[in-house]
Amino acid sequence: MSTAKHMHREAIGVNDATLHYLDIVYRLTFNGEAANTSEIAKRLGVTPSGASVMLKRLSERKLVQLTPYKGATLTQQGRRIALRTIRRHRLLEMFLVQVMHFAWHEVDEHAHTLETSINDAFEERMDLMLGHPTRCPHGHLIPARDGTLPKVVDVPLLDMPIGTSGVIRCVDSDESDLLKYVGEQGLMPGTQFSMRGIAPYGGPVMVETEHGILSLGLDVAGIIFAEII
Amino acid sequence: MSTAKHMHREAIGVNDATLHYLDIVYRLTFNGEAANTSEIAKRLGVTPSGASVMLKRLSERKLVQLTPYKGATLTQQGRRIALRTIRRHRLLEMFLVQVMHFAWHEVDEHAHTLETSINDAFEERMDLMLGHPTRCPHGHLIPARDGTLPKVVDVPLLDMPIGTSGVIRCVDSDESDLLKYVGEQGLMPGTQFSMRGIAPYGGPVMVETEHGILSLGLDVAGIIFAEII
DNA sequence: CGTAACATTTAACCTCGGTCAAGTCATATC
DNA sequence: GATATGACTTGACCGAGGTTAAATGTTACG
Repeated sequence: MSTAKHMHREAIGVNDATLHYLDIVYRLTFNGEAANTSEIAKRLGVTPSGASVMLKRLSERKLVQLTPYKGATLTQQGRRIALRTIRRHRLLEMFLVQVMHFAWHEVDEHAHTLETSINDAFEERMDLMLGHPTRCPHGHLIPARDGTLPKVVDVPLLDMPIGTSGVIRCVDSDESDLLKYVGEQGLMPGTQFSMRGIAPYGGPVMVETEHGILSLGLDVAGIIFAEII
Repeated sequence: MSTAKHMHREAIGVNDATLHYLDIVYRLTFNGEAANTSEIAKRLGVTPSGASVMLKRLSERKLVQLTPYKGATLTQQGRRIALRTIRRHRLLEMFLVQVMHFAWHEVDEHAHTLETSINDAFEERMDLMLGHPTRCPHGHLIPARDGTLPKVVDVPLLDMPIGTSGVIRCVDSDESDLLKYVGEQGLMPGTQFSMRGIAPYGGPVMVETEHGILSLGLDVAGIIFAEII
């Protein structure tokens, strides 16, 4: 495939595979820890040996910082590229939902295959059509063109004191089924709610929305982040 | 790249390169003649030797019918796949123009890189949003999902008798600059005109539209096809 | 502390879609 | 009808991104 029209990629000679590796490493290192090989491999649907070799190549190209047997983090350069891909991914998700009316649980996989194919003009056009959105349909932040992220701190639902009210800002999962379920409960970015209680021993989390009181399993509650109001 | 979500591709295990070869072969054999290796190579930006090897592989996979030293045509199977890709290409062009407001001379290259990345759902959604269009922005016919093409015969502008009137139906070029120029003259599908004359010895073609009389070089006139009214 | 269990890397190999150089075929010309 | 010319194919090779099997590092645990 020609890369001549993909400025973002052409500038550094990056291809699909590289972009997907950087993307995964970015997400796995978001918490500050190095990403381990097997996890990367698993997410890419590749054997650990394959991932190991590829990571070594990426480290030779100064896109990741690799400590053998320990894990990988992104270099400055790698992070720049990853953020650009993530920007495209999230703009695409937004586009697929807002413009093409796909459901929010369908768009991740779609966006994934498209994120390495679109070019600068397409990216900018989406951004424009969507009014420069700052979050994707699930509430993840959309990096700016220059790789900067808005400074926002969403608080985990599970950390919210009982009695407080909030607005859902992010539902952090890429499992389509889970997202579908959560959406069906009316829990999406923008939904207002108040925290009613958390039962001990993995018991359900009780949350009140305009539709009534919901009791959520920890797996569900754990992916929800909110802004306290 | 995973192909699990690309039913059209997955069904037969086809990848980007294959799709692009079939696409080109389809276009080069549209006139009934076999496509020759060097032309295919040129259009794909590849050496003739590379194309030769690839064509052999495609013929082993029964996607093209290859007569060594003579040329290639598509098999039934190959044509089916090619038409599907072309459907996506033309729907994408339409989408890029109608929904994303790109100019008609910008969309071919865009559509080309996207045509192998989108999946069935995306294809169908575009089709729906666009109201099941039968032609792309340049007027080429959009094959149906099953590979059938509307039966329409556009007459070459150059074959139109002097004095006849018509509506432009297709501007058949993939050269961005040329399309841009033609568009600036107001000559696009839908434009009404009447034929004024063709000067001999490669002289210009005179055509009258609502904006006045235009004189067109043969290169320009040669890519215009119309319906006589 | 030695070792079992597991994660990671390396080695040898594969396929795909290319390249270049050399050889082969088809044809136009004299 | 021999031959020059250009199109086409073949052969040897390459790089990317994989695979499996074997080797090696790390860690937990009795």
